[in-house]
Amino acid sequence: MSRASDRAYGTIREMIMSGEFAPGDALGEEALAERCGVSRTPVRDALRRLEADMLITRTGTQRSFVADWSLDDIADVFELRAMLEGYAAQRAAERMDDDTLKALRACNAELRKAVSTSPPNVDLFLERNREFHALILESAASRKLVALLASVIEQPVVWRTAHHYGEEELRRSCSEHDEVLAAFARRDGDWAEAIMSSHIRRAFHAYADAHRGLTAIDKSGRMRMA
Amino acid sequence: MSRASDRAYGTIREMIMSGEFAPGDALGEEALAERCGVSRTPVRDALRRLEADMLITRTGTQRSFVADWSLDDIADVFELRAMLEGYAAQRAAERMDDDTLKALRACNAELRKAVSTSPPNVDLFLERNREFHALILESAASRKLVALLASVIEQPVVWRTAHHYGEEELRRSCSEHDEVLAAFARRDGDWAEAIMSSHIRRAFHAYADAHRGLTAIDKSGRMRMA
DNA sequence: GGGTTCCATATTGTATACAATTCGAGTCGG
DNA sequence: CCGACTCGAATTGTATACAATATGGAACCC
Repeated sequence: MSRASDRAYGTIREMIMSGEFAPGDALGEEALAERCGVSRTPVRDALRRLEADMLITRTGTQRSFVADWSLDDIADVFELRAMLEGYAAQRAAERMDDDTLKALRACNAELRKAVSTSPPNVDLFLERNREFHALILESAASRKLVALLASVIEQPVVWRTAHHYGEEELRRSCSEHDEVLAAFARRDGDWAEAIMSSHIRRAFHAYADAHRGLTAIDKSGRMRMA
Repeated sequence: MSRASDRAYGTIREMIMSGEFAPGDALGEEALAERCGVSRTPVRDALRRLEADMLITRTGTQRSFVADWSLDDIADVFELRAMLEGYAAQRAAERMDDDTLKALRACNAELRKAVSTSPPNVDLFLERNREFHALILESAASRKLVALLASVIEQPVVWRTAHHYGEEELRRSCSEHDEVLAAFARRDGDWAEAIMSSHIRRAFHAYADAHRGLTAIDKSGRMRMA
């Protein structure tokens, strides 16, 4: 898309992701426009996209605020992701061709490489991991599924805390990917669905455990994301 | 939201739904603005929303076209809807309170009333049916699920063809709703999920059968929506 | 003190003008 | 006849000005 609108989107998104804006903070169009060096018009576009991403919420009068997520909300998103990615894996298994399978194997090999160093290269891991899941999603061949998962997959919270994964968790992820590949090789949709769903669920609990250790949860059940 | 932007959204949506614009038609902002009696600014807002609804698609250079749906695409959407509504029903069953259950029973009673006349009052049926499913979705208490289902639930194709349901299908829908309610009354999440999922799947096949009888499918596998 | 009304201010909605880009027809050369 | 190129027309992107509306606090009444 266009330059200014994209820059606004990226800039605001980054500010939210990095925690520069805390959940609940008000986001005025004028202020954002100045901060991004563009006019309000592309900012409004960006805000619409960010709303779709659920990174911001809007009041009845269209005022924007940084979304805040309760632990329940986060669990919720992971649950949906587990379901949708499981479904994607099932469809992918039924449609898998040998070329894609080879590509997935290569991708997971690189994942292993990222983990084998010490300390592990987490950024590379995340990039390859994203690629792995993207390949599967593509193989699922469902336009709507792509749209749904896109809105669920890149959540701010998850993104920021992936760095807290331990080496053991990273390694286990690779093993689970292997099992997904085995299911693909046998075109076993149910197996692929089950293992993928469980893969995502484990990721959530790893996240929740790590996060519980790092941040306090106040009496209302909300946790600080910053 | 604001008046002009809403009017643009509603007007364009209606034009697509009614078939005034055929799938594949180009939608210029200027032309739409004039047709809606507003300027391009609110039209651009509306187009963004319609894109999220997947009622229109956009090229790499942001030109807009009325989306066209293959039979596979439609099957796809129903499959996702079956999964998501099944999940919603499961969560709803686990959280169901007596007041909501009573409201659902009343709602289904009205559904029956809409069917009992001859000819059946299809508009009333659709309205109450929407209410029934909305109540369940609300009880599921998942913000993200609401967002996902919203983008899947009101598809143009489905909406327009619901009128083709036969009296027998309408009656069966009520019975299936009864079974969902029975599952709710027992707080049996798995049962609720299974019956709801099957409810949606049956709706799809009823739609597909009715539609196959009414419209031709050309050699590319695409079907006319108008 | 608690609540209400009112108004200045801030914020969002819309229209319009203009810049940047894209599309496609027509042309030229092979 | 086909393909690459060019340029005018059409379309989208952005900035800005102004209108409409919401917000928050001060003044006010009970």
